[in-house]
Amino acid sequence: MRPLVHPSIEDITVEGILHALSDPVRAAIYAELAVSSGATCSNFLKISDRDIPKSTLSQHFRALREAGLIRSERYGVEMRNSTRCEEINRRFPGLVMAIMQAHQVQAAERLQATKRKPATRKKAG
Amino acid sequence: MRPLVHPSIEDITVEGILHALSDPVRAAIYAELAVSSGATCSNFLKISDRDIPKSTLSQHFRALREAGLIRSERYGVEMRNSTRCEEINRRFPGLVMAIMQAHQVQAAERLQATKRKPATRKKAG
DNA sequence: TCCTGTAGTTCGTAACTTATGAACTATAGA
DNA sequence: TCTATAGTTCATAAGTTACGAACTACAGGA
Repeated sequence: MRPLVHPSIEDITVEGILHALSDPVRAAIYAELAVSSGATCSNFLKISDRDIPKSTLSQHFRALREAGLIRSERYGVEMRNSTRCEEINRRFPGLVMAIMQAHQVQAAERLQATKRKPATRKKAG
Repeated sequence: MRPLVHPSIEDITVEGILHALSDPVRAAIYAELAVSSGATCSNFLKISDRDIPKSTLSQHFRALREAGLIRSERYGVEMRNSTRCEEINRRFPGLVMAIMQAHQVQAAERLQATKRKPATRKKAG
């Protein structure tokens, strides 16, 4: 098993951060880690009623880690993950916070929309 | 030729914005449009010493447009583009500004690095 | 030491996305 | 109409992502 890759702070790129957080599953994982540091990979096998296969989850964690957004450490059989938000915020002030806030705005809007018409799932046309 | 697609403000997603701006060419185009509204597609055939084929450019403009980041209008033979930053900022306050600022921080750092060792082009290892 | 269970990774491949040259449409002006 | 300019679309090659199956890694027994 190859060792975990954590880029040093100066190797983290804006492109990498945006790409990593442009995926809704990864954004949800990151948001959760921001409030519950130390969560493991398998804490996310279900994300908002959706089952995520563990191989897929593992890839998502790798993407977040290699973008520099999270730090993963092995404790016995499991991996504890935490965000690197302080470091990143020092280098790119306000970036990650603005992204997470925007995701929250959108989540709140979607919740409202679901309340208004519960049984419909809309498709872009 | 199919008509230009501009999503309405409520159909713009955070994922879409992040994905669109996670590409360095598109981020550069957007940054330039933010200061010089009305620029055309072929104003960008060269981006920081790199030649971009016009079919590729056309796709990048489409990506920005369909993510809701820019508005394109035909004037005679050319397309004038402008950002939709005010609308977006109303819905996702601070998001686009934070991203552009982060891109600027990174560009400034890269300029510094180039000055220090001019002939080297580094590769991630 | 071996067995079993749990946590996560890697591999192979199918599905999707992106980049680009060639051929096209659209418009302006002579 | 002819020519030039601006941009789009198409076909396809190259790259990326998702996920099941098979794997590694570790802990706690027996």
